[in-house]
Amino acid sequence: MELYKTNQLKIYNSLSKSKELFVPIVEGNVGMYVCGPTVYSNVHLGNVRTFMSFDLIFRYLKHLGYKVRYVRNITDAGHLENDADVGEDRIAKKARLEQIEPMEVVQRYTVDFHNILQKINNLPPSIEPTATGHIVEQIEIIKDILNKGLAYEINGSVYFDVLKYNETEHYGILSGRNIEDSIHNTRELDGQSDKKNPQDFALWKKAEPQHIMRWPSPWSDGFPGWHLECTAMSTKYLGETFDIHGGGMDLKFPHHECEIAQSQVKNKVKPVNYWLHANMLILNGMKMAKSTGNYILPDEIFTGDNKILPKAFSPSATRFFMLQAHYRSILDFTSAGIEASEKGYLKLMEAVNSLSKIEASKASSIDINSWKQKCYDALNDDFNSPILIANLFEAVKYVNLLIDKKETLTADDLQNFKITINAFVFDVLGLKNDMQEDSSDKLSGVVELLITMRKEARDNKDWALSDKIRDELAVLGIQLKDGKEGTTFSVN
RNA sequence: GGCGUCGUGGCCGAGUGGCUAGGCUGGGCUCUGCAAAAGCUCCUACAGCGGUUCGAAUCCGCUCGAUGCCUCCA
Repeated sequence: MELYKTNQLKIYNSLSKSKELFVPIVEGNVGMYVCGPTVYSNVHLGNVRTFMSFDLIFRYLKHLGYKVRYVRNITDAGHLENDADVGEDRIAKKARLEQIEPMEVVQRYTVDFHNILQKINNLPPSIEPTATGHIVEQIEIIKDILNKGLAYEINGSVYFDVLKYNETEHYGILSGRNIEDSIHNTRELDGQSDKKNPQDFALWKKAEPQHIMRWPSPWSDGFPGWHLECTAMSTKYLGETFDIHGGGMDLKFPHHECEIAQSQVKNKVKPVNYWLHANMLILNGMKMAKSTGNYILPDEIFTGDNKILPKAFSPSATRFFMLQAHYRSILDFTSAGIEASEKGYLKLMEAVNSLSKIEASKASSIDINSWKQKCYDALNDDFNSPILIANLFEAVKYVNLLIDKKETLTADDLQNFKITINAFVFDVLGLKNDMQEDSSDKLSGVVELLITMRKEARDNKDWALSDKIRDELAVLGIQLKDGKEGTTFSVN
């Protein structure tokens, strides 16, 4: 029987601001849409955190036995530099600066994006559609909204009429805003605008003559507004109403608010049942920003080539660091923080590697099922990975006690224990075992030989020789561990 | 200015109206030839001030502080 039938998954819904029992529209199936990156520069660590958070959610839903269709777009056009009629999207701007074709920019940073997410061990989404591949769909939606009288055309551009929409619907339902407030509090924007009201947002923008990325439409040669692509693609692949929509906290307003408005007008139904928002990653207590230099790229962490960290940290250690915080909490990336996480991660992996050393007994002194239930309870409570990890460290202690024969498990319980640990560590948390790669048979044969020689030296009280073996192996990154049942080793 | 979020022990980070988070670090003990590893154990907590309550770090109010959005942003 599928696990979802016995697990009560609760999800925090940004729309209701409360945890709700998760019930998908179609039993056993989940449709999930997550706003992807704008591919105009390298992904930074904050992006990675968001996508990793939704990777955890994707993985757990799959683990529970759901058939998940996970759609995450690539924004490769139509993303306005700002909303004040500058008339140039950021992809095109970057292309001009670098003297290359816009699609070359898109290609370069899409590849970078995929590389980083692969290193961090994110699963690829089920569908990864691009904005430029869905221009036709977007134009159709604009036509529909125009026909319904909730958009207007001015000088070849089309804008969504937020005030009119607000007469019958609540624009601000997700972000907790009232349109009346924002009318009085909108800051002055530079440049002139065709918009009737500052709150209105672009559905279609007429391209200036020098603008390279352009498509024909009934209104002008131009490009779609940013908010529209997500509506077009989520509707196309997941339906008019789907289960989960995710994205970074900063997209709540205006992006997701605009999506809701567009969908409500087009389809007359609420587009999403559960809105999920991942919180921000900050660096040394401050917002990450290129302009201030408070900034680090994922690859700079993996290579150690940066001014913030004393050494390199593996993608797995980085992932583990981020999983130790809940996805809805702000996470502060610091050198001390990731160093502590790396040690914990290595400790966890060492325990996983030691599972094979446990021998079964006739009786169990540990209640594995109740421990296992605590792991599920953690994730069922709005994907609480920090609590899951705390429970996994409980398991680490069990592993060490079992190896020392201070606790016992029956063969069945032991099997259950191993399967559960592996499932949570590798399938759900998506960690990779950095400690396994070097443990080839040949290497372990050599180390075992040295361990035997050291034991002989110790038996002869030749401490100089035994310490020499131990210390020089340590220099090579091989640590010897003397236990009651003899000496074992681990490779770093 | 408006709308939010948050303020937990040396650090990072969970959580709950009364009962252990967990990791890292530091101290002690056991084990050990010595160490390491492992196990056991200890320490300074819930920004401040009021209020609700038998009882609040957990609910409410105010103050202070941090941070996000309001303009592209994961």
